[in-house]
Amino acid sequence: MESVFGIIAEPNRRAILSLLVSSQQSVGEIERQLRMTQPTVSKHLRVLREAGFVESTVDAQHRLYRLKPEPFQELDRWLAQFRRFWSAHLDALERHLDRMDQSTPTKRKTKEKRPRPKPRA
Amino acid sequence: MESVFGIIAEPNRRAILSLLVSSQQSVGEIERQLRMTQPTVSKHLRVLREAGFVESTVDAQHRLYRLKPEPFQELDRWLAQFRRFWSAHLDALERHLDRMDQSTPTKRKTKEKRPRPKPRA
DNA sequence: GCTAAATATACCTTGACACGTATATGCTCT
DNA sequence: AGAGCATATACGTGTCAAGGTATATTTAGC
Repeated sequence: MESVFGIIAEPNRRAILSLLVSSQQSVGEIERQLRMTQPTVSKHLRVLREAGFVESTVDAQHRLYRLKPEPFQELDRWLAQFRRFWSAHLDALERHLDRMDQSTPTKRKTKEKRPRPKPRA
Repeated sequence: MESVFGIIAEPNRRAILSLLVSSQQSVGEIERQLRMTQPTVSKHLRVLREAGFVESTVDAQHRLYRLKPEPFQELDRWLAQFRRFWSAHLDALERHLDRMDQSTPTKRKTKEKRPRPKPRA
């Protein structure tokens, strides 16, 4: 496995990661919400933990899992080299930034300054 | 396979995609630069093409492959839900935008307006 | 039309990995 | 200490995908 790309290739693992966005969860909670068997959840969590996607803390006999940022950064860095290729990339980025300022959507007048990639011949 | 995540899980495919960032390439050129056998290249290109990562045009008996944006957008959208988790995300985004205006680095005074995600407890 | 180059496909083998069932470990509470 | 819950691990099994070798297909140039 070893690569972050391989890790997120598995749909159940992506489901777990998405679930953990809202808040940290115990194994049992994940199991119930995602309708997976307990060993399946534990094994995926192990893979995710060893790859640095999640970390866990012990709460009595429960373990609470939560996201860690680094692998996502790595994915983002890889993706960065392709950003110039999606035509709407600036708009998407703007929309994304604006979504992140959930208040006062930034009026951005710099739009024209960013050259559109020319449609390749 | 079917999912974009599965597609990019394969290292040789990622190498091909990265190679195509610079410019479109023929199968033979890819083969030589990446030291893969020709059938391997062709098969990966087929997978990439069917997943929409690349498209090809015919140039005599050569086929020229180039990137297509959509799957990368999809990856980016998925990744977006995790952006709040990497601490330097705003700076990285800014740096990225600035890199993309390779001229006239946009002076962005909106920095304070974007709240840092609070470090989770 | 024939030959050679470029690319695609077929078939086979092999290895990785995801799942299920069973079991081990560890913690809590009485 | 013993019972019971939460989580982890072991083991066996099936599937799928990647690579290699061989071959088919297409095109150019003569």
